[in-house]
Amino acid sequence: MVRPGHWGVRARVERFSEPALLLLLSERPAHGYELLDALPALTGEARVDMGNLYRVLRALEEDGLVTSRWEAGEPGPAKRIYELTTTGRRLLDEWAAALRRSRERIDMFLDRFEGR
Amino acid sequence: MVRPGHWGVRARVERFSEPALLLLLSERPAHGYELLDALPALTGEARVDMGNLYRVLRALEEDGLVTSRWEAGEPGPAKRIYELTTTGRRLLDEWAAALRRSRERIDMFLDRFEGR
DNA sequence: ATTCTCATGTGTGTTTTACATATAGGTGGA
DNA sequence: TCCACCTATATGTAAAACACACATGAGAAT
Repeated sequence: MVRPGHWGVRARVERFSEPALLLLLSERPAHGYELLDALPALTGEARVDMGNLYRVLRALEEDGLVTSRWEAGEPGPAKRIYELTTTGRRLLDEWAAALRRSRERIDMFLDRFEGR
Repeated sequence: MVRPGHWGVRARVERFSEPALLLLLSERPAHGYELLDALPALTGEARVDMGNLYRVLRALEEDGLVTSRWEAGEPGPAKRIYELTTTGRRLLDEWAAALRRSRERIDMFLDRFEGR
């Protein structure tokens, strides 16, 4: 931490792109570029870094949370389609629970901030 | 990001110790060790690393967000007492606003997760 | 031909967090 | 007296998370 409060304060949730990816994939299988497009709607302003997105997707696959296959026969560049596994679905549930706890902590903070 | 989802999912807010410190100091001046003790109540399970805490405090001071003085005449080791400045108070306000936005994003995520 | 979008990736630096250790005053007990 | 322990402040460094830059290639449009 070089100079706290020096750059804009954003209060982002750590690794939020991970649950966001899992949630999108829980709705339907998709490829990376598609997810990159859909992520900002979920994460707010926070755009996900392209490079890191693909790394996260492969890491998720290594952990058996998603599976992938190359989409054949379509026009344009080849697409790697990702699909959520049941393990991945369980991790998404864990993230949701953790986010609820996180929200409670934020509420506590704001309540105390507002002087109650 | 080495292996996402491999360790416990905690959904922490980035640099949350910073607004927590500012909030505590907005209530009353305090020294580092005292803040270290009071922080877990604000941040939930997240304990703040001692070493980093003192670094954050000095960084906050460099930015003019807090001031410090050595407490004289007390028994025990010398204490450096920190106090919030008006600039620091403004940063706390910014953090509160950012945390409200963060909470909204979490709400949106959870709403979508719950299938609405 | 070259420019553009779609699509998947690697390389590397910066920021943030975690873990370990150092120093020192004071207290209580063997 | 020596030792363990608590208070208090601080540095060193590794690991994790994030940001920025660039590489590669298919296909479509100009």
